[in-house]
Amino acid sequence: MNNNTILSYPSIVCASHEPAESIRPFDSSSYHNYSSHSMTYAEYPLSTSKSETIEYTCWPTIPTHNILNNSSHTVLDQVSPPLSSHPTHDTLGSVSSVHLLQNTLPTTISSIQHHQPLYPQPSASPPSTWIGSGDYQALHSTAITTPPSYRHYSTPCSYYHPQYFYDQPPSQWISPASVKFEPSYTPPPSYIESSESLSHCREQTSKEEACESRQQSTWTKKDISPTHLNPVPPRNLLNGNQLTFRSKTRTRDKYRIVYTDQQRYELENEFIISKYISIPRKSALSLTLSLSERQIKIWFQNRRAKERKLNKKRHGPSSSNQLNNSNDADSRSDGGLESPNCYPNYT
DNA sequence: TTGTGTTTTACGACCTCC
DNA sequence: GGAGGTCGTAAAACACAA
Repeated sequence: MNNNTILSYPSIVCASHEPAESIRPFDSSSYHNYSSHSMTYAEYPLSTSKSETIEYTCWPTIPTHNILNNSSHTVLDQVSPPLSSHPTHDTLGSVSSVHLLQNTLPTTISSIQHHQPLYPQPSASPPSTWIGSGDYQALHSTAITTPPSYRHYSTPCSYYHPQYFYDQPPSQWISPASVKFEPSYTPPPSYIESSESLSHCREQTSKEEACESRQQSTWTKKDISPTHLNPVPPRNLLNGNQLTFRSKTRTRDKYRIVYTDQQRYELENEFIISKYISIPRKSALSLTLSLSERQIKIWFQNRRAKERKLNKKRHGPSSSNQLNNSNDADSRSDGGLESPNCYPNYT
């Protein structure tokens, strides 16, 4: 791997609902895997796993950017906001101005402060198909090397701190430098897919989703390598080629796919906003992330399970109901452990 | 390089709700 | 009956130690 040219989407780590002060500064100058940082997950006294380490280090406690709030690609729910007094994606949508900046400068990442451009783009030809035609972009410019072994959940990333999503980059950011792209670099494809693709998604029924999911299951890791940065899996590659693997609904070729950092980032953002995704939000995310609604539903289910598991580890098995203690805006939804029935508009 | 442990997708079973 | 919930689990993907 060409280590002076690789750009990557922000690392996706587990969402934390810790108080803001729990976000710890990260002092390593390395962008390599967590073992090469000055402080590894094992060194965090409260951490019991890699993912927990990330929770303490870098995940924002309030919703920051969310693709569905992008002004140039507004996806509006047609339902009233939940009655919860806490902000949710719906309630935040109308007021949130948090989004990434438009930038015509070369996009780079600070290897010191772990700022990664959300959607890095070559300075020469920003892809016009990006959502908002460039509304997403790096917040600042620095030199970058992305380690070949870096893993999404293990990269401490202050980039996720809310301040890095606001309109003014922190003054402490280091001076810009040019970024180099591999010749093979491919800009992220548009979130707004072709009409054909979108109509396909819209027409999906729940049963059809399974079919789509199976088709996506043939998407191999090669397709989403960091070099390619392609968050949109190819579709319809194996029509009718579903084979019995272990269960009837898994392909022989691929047991599961790996979501791109971009997809995971958006899903995590949505999860921070609400542990239970509404149907309109699910539909919107399905379109924007090129995932089936079933995949998004299952992702949220798995994410809630992960949250419960982490909270169990952290607080003990008997404290699974103490998750409302966190004081962030989302604590009402309680790590996914509050019944979705509390949301009148859930369905 | 290999073995091991962890995390991530995806599913089935079973449940509740409408 | 269909939706989505949790729970448990399989297997791929991944990190890391030896």
